[in-house]
Amino acid sequence: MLLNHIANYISLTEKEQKLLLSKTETVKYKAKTILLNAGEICKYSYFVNSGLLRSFNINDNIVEHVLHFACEGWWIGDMYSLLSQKPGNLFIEVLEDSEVVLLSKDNQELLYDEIPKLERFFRILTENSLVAHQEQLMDNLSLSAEERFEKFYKRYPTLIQRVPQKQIDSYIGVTPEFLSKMKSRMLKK
Amino acid sequence: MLLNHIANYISLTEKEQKLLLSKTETVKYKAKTILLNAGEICKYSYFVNSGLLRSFNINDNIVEHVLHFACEGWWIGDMYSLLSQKPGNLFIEVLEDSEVVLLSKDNQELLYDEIPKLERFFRILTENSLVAHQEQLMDNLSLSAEERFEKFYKRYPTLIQRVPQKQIDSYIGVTPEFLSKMKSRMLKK
DNA sequence: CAACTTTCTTAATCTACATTAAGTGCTGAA
DNA sequence: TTCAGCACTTAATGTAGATTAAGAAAGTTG
Repeated sequence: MLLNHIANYISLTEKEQKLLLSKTETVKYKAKTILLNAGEICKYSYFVNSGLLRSFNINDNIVEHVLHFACEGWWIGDMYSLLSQKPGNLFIEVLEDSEVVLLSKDNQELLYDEIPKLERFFRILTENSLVAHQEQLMDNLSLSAEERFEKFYKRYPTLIQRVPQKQIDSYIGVTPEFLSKMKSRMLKK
Repeated sequence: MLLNHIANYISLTEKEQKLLLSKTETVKYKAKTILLNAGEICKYSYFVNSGLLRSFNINDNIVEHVLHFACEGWWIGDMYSLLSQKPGNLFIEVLEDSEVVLLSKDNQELLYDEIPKLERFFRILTENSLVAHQEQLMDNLSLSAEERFEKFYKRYPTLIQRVPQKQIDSYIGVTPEFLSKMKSRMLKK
């Protein structure tokens, strides 16, 4: 869970670990719970101990677009809203019954001062996330829908089992009908 | 330049400012200089004092895709390669005669230890960049080419003047022909 | 379990954008 | 000054992927 995850990047003393945990809250949620609605201000970073969450927005009150899936060991949140403390336009939804660690923005900043090493931890985390986003941007510019699907399939084979197809097509940016067509095309090979 | 830019986020003592500058190198480049080739390992973060740079990749040795423009007061680099110290696939090119501050990865990490506040500075910088990338990802999923062009036009009006059109269409993800068509369509209104 | 809702599939048609091709204007080197 | 080369435009044609529609599976609820 959280401490193991952090230990991959920096080492904390036992005391620091306790302090950190005392500033978080661990909660279990049922599938389909909405943790954040568009228009609200995001108060927490969410770390997934177990289960599966997603963030998405809704376009013109009609079309959903998935920005991010987060399963065990991943963080999720509405970064824009969290940082600016303005209303965001992301929803955060629990897809499977999950255990989630909540870290409020205030506590996060408090921890930066108490345990400066955490500043490094989150910097590295953000850097890695940025690299992933840059790659995805370039992929969206240069790859076809079929290539994006294959890449997703190879990179997150477990997600394919766990997530409804309609959310995968919304993530890679095609309609359900087209994803369905691609799938049957690929199976014929 | 660099120190003013940093002062927007954290405050450094005079001594720290001097130390910081002593670990950087300021260089003037002519337009069309290539600072980094795909396949090379990125050694520096580049801060633009004046002028204009871009990062891009080349797909199958044919099609260019612009990831990022950087003018006065912006950073640029190949984040993936810089962090992993593996060969990247971005080019970095000088578009206008420019003055650029080079900060090597080694010196950057050295500075993190000497001036821990810088850790915060770069964390915030990376966070902001991440937010921008997330927005762009959602835009690519949900907006039409025309809407992306309008958005670019409103957000970076000065860039439109300074950058050849072919690089703008490569940035928003359309062919030069289509951008040309969109432009004339929009002028008719 | 039946009735309902939601997800997934198949197929016909449609459109935003790509591709190809040809032409215009500018810029810069010999 | 001329010619080669690059950036940009216009127009015809082509295609990846969207839209619409309708039925089949699967999940949900009383």
